Amino acid sequence: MATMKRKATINDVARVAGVSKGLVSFALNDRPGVSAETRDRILAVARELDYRPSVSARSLSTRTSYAFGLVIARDPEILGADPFFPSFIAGVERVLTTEGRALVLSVVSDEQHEATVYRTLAADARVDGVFLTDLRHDDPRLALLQELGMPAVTLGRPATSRAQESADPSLTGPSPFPAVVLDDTEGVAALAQHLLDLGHRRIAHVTGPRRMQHATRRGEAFARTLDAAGVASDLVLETDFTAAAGASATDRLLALADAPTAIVYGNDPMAIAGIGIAHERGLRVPDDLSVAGFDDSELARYVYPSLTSVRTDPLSWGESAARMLLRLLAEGHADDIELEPAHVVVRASTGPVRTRATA
Amino acid sequence: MATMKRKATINDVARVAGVSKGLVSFALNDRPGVSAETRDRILAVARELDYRPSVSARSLSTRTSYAFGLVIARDPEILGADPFFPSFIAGVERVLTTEGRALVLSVVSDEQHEATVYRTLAADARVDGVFLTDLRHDDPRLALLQELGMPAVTLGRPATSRAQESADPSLTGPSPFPAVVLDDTEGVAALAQHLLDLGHRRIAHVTGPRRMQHATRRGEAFARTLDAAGVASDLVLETDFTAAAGASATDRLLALADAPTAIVYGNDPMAIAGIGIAHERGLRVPDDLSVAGFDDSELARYVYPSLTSVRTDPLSWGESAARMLLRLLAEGHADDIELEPAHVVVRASTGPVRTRATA
DNA sequence: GAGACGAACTGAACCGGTTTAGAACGAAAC
DNA sequence: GTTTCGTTCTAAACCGGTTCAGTTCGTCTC
Repeated sequence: MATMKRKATINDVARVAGVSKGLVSFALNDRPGVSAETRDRILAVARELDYRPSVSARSLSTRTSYAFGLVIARDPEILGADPFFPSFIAGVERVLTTEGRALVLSVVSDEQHEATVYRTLAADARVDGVFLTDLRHDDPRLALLQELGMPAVTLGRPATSRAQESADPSLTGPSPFPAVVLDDTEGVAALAQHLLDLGHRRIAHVTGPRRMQHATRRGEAFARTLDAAGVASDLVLETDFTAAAGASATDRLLALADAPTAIVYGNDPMAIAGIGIAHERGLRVPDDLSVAGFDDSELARYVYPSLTSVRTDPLSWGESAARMLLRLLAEGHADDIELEPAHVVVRASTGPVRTRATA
Repeated sequence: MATMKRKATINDVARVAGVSKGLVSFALNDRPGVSAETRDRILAVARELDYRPSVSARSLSTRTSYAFGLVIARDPEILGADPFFPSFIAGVERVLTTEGRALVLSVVSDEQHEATVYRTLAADARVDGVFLTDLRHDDPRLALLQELGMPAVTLGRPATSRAQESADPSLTGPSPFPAVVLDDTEGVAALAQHLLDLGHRRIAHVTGPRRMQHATRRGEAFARTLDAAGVASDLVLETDFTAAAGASATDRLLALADAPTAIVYGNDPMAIAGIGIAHERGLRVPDDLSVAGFDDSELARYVYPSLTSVRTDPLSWGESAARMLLRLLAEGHADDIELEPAHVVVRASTGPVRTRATA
């Protein structure tokens, strides 16, 4: 078209509708004090002019950015191997786009830098709230976000730590933020039981970083199940979630005098790397070694042998978290949500224990 | 502290420094018309008050959002398996955080929805520019972004298509946007040559979607190398980049009467799935079948057998793209950048061809 | 010494919304 | 018929920056 039409502003709508711009604002925001007739006229004009309120103008006067933030503190390498975040983000996005909000993403490699990012996000009022993932023990972000007055939703309910219990009573008690909870202990326990049922009595656990709550929570669920069966639960190796670490942990485990007959990993990439190491050492999976992962990434189904894993649903986790954050901002509070718990997906990488020929 | 100190505004700075707020603005933005002495005083006061300009206020008056956008149109499943984006984003972030800009991310599952997202981003002035990844043939986004007047940087130089050449001359010619180019044809050609050198004469190519420029570009480089050696280059299967598609393509290839002795895949997850299928069919890699991937994800080194792949550098791709977009906005134009080309990383999944025992 | 000029600075408009104080007006109350 | 009240609406302030027209003042020119 020849005439470059500028974006219509609230003034244009007011002029055409023959009212003051204040009234247009009222009408558009569904606030009382506007007659039904006038409201309809204003809405009609707005539609006619294809009016869309300016986000920046609105942000300035309401001190609201209409955006949510997600700060991920992980090494890009690990991030790339882990299918969780892309799916989680897709779920978040699915909700936000329909609500006219945007997602501001920050990837920082070290946790030191993390606080700066949150502070900047808050100081610049870039976001109205954030998603807190990868909860850590005594997570400094909880206090930081409270200090900044930044609304947040946590993925999983932060465990009250020893440190918090003994410290300032005002800090004790439930989390200051609502949580979207996806119980993964059930799935982990079921996985442990599955291995026990297969006859395994020497089972190792290659976990993620101990400072992450989900790592220890799963570790405990795992150990509990083994203990209940009278099986030792001491074979635990901590890693940083990289395939490299998974491989190295596997190497160490298989070099032991009483090497495990089954290894459970904190994520799928490590498990896949573990299978690789087993093969390299001439072991067959699952005949000589059972292997299981966590997250049930797409690849799990297609590696050889196909990988037993624990399935979570990051997509609906993202959806729920986004909806919860919206509710928190709209109503000032939100109740915790429990999602469908994780469950085991048994595939070919786990099988009955066999006494080694060489044993 | 007891006194809740509100954020300092430009008015506070002006008042304390004893000047008008206009002058403060000039001083802070390094514009002429401020004496050195006054400038120093203003800057000192600003630092003293811990003044940070309000992004929303600035956005409103400058019509600039100080944010860049990345719209990814991929199924979350594929996204999760593909290590490219997390690394790319980390690279982008590395540059943006030091520049006080944010990254607005959008994940859409279908390409239909894509245009809406770009239009919304533009209409709401959420971002000042965008990164264009996964360039397609006759990519509708190029025209769309031009129409929207949205600055952009492309990953890879868009190939001038047949359609464009024959159409409106104004559309022909070089891309309207600067590009960060990472030549992957060289690496693909080297990979093909590597397989030829190993004696393979029946080599298949499992590519990504044909509508993606990088898929066809690599396909051509691959075919050219085979053709030059007098080897047939007709074994090409198109997939959607999922491990599932990689597995199914492998199944079909290995069922052929004259099955390939080597298969090259468009990404690592497909290649890993391919190895799985080969194993399932009782073939050994690389003895019976050589396999190679693309992207050289972390996992490639740790699967069994370790995967020959082509290494790109998404992290520095992200850094360069971010810097280029900044320059484009600051100076109105930016020259294309050529990054270090991709190169083959030979591992254990490719080996000399062996005539099959059953052949 | 008058005029021109440039540097330093001020005041106000402006970006496009929201919000509040208060005006106008009709209806109900007494 | 006046007072009171509630509804509908307007005008203007406000959010916190940028920008532009114009004022002030010192210096240079002839």
